[in-house]
Amino acid sequence: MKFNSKINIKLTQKSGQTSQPPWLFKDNSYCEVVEIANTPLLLKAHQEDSSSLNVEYELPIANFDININEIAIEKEIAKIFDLNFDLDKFYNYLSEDPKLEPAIDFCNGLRLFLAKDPFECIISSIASANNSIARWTKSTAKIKEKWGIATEFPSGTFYNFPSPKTLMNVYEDDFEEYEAIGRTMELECCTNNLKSCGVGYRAPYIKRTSEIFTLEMDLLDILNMDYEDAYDEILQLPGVGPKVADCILLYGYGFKEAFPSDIWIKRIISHLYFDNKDISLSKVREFGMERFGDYAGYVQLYLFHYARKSGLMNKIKK
DNA sequence: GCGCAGGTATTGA
DNA sequence: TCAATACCTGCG
Repeated sequence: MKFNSKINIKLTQKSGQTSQPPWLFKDNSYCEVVEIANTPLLLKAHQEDSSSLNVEYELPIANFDININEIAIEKEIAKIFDLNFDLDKFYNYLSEDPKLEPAIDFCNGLRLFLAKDPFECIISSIASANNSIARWTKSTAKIKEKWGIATEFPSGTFYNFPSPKTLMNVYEDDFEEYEAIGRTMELECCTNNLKSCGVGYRAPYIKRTSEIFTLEMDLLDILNMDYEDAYDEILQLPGVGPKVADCILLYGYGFKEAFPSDIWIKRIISHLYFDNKDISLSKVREFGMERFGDYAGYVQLYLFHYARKSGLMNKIKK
């Protein structure tokens, strides 16, 4: 199926959004399993030109004869890559502000990469705190491969992200695993635990958050809240502070009025709007939401990429 | 070898 | 409310 929207799929995949790790690049396509109408499908997204996106899908080998409503698939793809967002209108908006205008060329075709599974986004966002993009994306991928459910497709085996219930019961570290299996393996060989995914001290946060979404909170309830209530709710989770909460709301649930404020955003906002004066992260967040309104999330996404790739930040990096 | 990663939790004024 | 500090760990 073909989508006639301007997008740069590679940029959207590689821009380091916390929603999920980049999809596997294979056969010149970005591939990932996505659950649609309770059936796992393998989506394969590729593009020939910047003004459209082509997506093929594969059925699981085990249910090859199943009948899937293609409209539902199209809707899901449009949602994940935010294809109904009017980029030209957004670029007009950016061009009205000389501070933002340069970001257009750096980020042309960059779209929100919305989580296919909000829980995956929550865990990957927690893993991203005080961490490098390379490391948390690897961690999230490892969690999938260790505890996700495998589905066989003609193009290979793919794993979904485990459920909160599954993740709340995994071992936290090698020692806990070692004791639990009655020391029947060498300690060094115990890798069926969270810390072996490289999440470090965030392991207990991840387990506790999984428990909360199993026993106390419903992932989908967040969707029915307004932004402020959702923010307060998500902020309760362990390992979730202001920045991670906004990432979850933006990339996991599509609240575009969120303005995740991290060190990069702080530096560039300070540089562009506050004459390089040092301002607190909470002021940056307030400023972003106030000034950019419903575009706050997109402006954050564009400024973050612009800040890292333009070389501007090397200059103003304290 | 050493410092840094898209911050958060904790503590103490 | 706000500043100071510790924190897993892989990569440069």
